[in-house]
Formats: sequence, structure tokens, C-alpha cells
Amino acid sequence: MPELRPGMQHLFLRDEDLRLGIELLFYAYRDFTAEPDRMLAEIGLGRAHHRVVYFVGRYPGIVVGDLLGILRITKQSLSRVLGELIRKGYIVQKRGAVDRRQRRLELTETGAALERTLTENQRKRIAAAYRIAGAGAVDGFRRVMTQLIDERDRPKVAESPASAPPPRASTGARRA
Amino acid sequence: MPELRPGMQHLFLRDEDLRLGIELLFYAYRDFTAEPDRMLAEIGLGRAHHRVVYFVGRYPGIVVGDLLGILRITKQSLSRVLGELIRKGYIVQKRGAVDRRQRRLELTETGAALERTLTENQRKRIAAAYRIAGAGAVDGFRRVMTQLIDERDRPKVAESPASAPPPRASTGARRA
DNA sequence: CCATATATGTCAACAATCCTGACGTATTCA
DNA sequence: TGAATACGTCAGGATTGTTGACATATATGG
Repeated sequence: MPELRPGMQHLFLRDEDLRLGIELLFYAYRDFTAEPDRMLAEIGLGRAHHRVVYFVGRYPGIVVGDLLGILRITKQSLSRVLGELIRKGYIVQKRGAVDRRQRRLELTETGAALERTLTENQRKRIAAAYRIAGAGAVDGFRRVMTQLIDERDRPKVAESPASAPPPRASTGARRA
Repeated sequence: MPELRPGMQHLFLRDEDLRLGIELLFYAYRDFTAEPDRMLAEIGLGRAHHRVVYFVGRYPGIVVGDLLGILRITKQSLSRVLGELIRKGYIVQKRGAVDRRQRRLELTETGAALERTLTENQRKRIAAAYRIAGAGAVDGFRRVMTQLIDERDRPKVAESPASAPPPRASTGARRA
């Protein structure tokens, strides 16, 4: 359990405060995804493709099972999206060297370019928000957002270094 | 333009900082919606129904056009979801008193109960995150999240009072 | 070495959510 | 009275997700 921070004991939460939190999540996510969605639509892809390209770029060499654990979808769902990305030349699979059952996923040059283009707007949006809100607010934002994530996944997300190993599937019950 | 906050000039944003922001949004939203989604699935409804029930509860008497402006979907999409909610007795329509073309939406008793049940988990999650993160962090969270929202919608979201008038459709270009 | 578990892929059918385009009706307003 | 507005509806299609069943290759423990 994280220790309670100063101010916690005075934190009286009105219904209205909680509603605002819910709505901030809704509106922020809505606007955060709108731009990439528009760009994806132009090349015949969808949001699901963005997520896959993003996380493969984030964890080069990630194996299929771990990607499933992050996305929380079934392998059949991932299969369609991943297959399209491979056929269109955005992602390549390489057999695992130590465990040859694994298919390690990597972005191609084209895939990396696509990822950068898609995420560009999101980076800008975050950067602008951080700059306007200030460093202190950024810290608070991170603290609250982290607590909103399921406890068992918080450590994975905190591991910021890009060179960090892909988050292992941990104990999460795998889907059908 | 909001004035720059102290600390802003020292805010050096590494690529990693931005990526963490992106991922926090993804994971938090994923986990924030998972529970209500499971409950909805049991009664044969989906996330779209939750959104409608939520905002009708939030702005009793909201008209269809304003709801479309919040959800940013087409009227054809809303029509199906809203129709189901009406048929199943969660929402009622009332003709506008001043403008009789309008259909003002309200939750029934059952609808209000459904909304409470669905949102219960989200409220708890937010409350827990706020308490652990502390009052200062909550303020930072709100500042950053607000900046992530499209500029023209920020005022609507800030109007916290439940008794506030439903946000007018403003200038937002209406969809097809 | 063999039985079992794991990692991945695939076929099939289906459901939810969203989209575009085209009309239709009632009501308001200049 | 004619145009604009608020809302609804029919039709067809795309994306993303689901369940269930089955197949292959590889790893692993006894």
C-alpha cells in the first residue's frame, strides 16, 4: 500500500468532484484519440492498429502473449489486426532465439514512420498540457492516473525507460 | 491563453515523459471502463449505453442535439442506442415546452438506478485514487486533464455544478 | 523419451459500435 | 410562406470485439 500523502485526511470528496473526474477521463480520451483516428481512417486502418503499432514500437521484440496482456483483447481479435499490419509491411515477426515458439514483433522502417506520425499529435497535446499546467501539476497528474490503473499493472507502467524489458504477462488471467 | 504557471520554464520534456503520458491515458481508460463494461454485458448493453445514461443523468432534460455534441457520434449511431434505452424503460422523452421540436431526455427511476450501479465502480476508483494521491495531486490531475481537452470544450467541463444547464452545442461542426 | 503444457495461429459465426448517404416530418423563424 | 432547425429512419458497410473449436510447433518435467 502506498503511504497516504499529506492533505489526504482533509480530502472531502463531494459527488461533484467524482463526477468531474469521470468526465475529465471521458473528454480527454475522446479528444486524445480523435486526431490519430482521422489519420488512420485515411489509410484504411483503425484505432486498434494504432495501439498495436504503438506498443510494438514501445517494446521492440515483444511477444504476442505480452501484447495480448497489455491490450486485454483475445488473440483472435489481435490476430486480424496484427495480420493486416504484417501484410501491409508495418510489422515483422522473428522467431524467438531462446524459445522458438515465440514470435517477436518489431516495427519496420515504414511501421516506425507510421507510429511517429500517429503519435505526433498526441505527444504535442501532452507536451502543451504539461507546459501550461506546470511541473507540479504533471506530478499530480501522474500520481492520480497511476492510481486509476489496476494495481497489478502499475509497476509495468512505471517502468518508464524505453529500454525496459516488455512487461511480462504476470498473473493476469489470460482470455479465452 | 492561460498564464504560464511557475516551473513551466524549467519543464524539460523528454520523449519518455510524453510516452508515459500516452500510456497512462491508455491504461487508466482501459481499467476505468472494464468494470462497467462487464456489468453492461450481463444485461445485454454496451459502453455506448453507459455514456448515454451517464450524460442524461448528468444533464436531465438534455436535448438530443446537445448529447450528440458531447458524444461526438452521428445521430444514426445515437438513435439505435437511445432507442434501446427508451424501449427498455431507462429513459423517457418529453417534448420541449418552449421549442416543441426538441426531445428532452430524462432517466426513469430504473434508468437512474442503472446509472448509479454502473458509475459506482468508477466513483470508487476515482475516490481511492484521489485519497491516495492527495489534494495537491488532484489539483494537478485536473489541470493537466483539462488541457488535454479540446479548447472549445474546456468551459463546458469546468461547469461542475450538477444544476448547470446542459452544455450548448456551441460552434462545434455537427456531423453528417 | 514421452506426456503435458505453452505459444501461437486459424476457421467460423456473431455482436456492438460506428460510419456515410438519402429522405421524411414537425416546428420555428425571418 | 419559405428556409432553417430538431429529430427520426431506412439501407448498407467497416471496424473491433466476442466465443468456441481445433491445429502446429516447441518446451519441459518426470
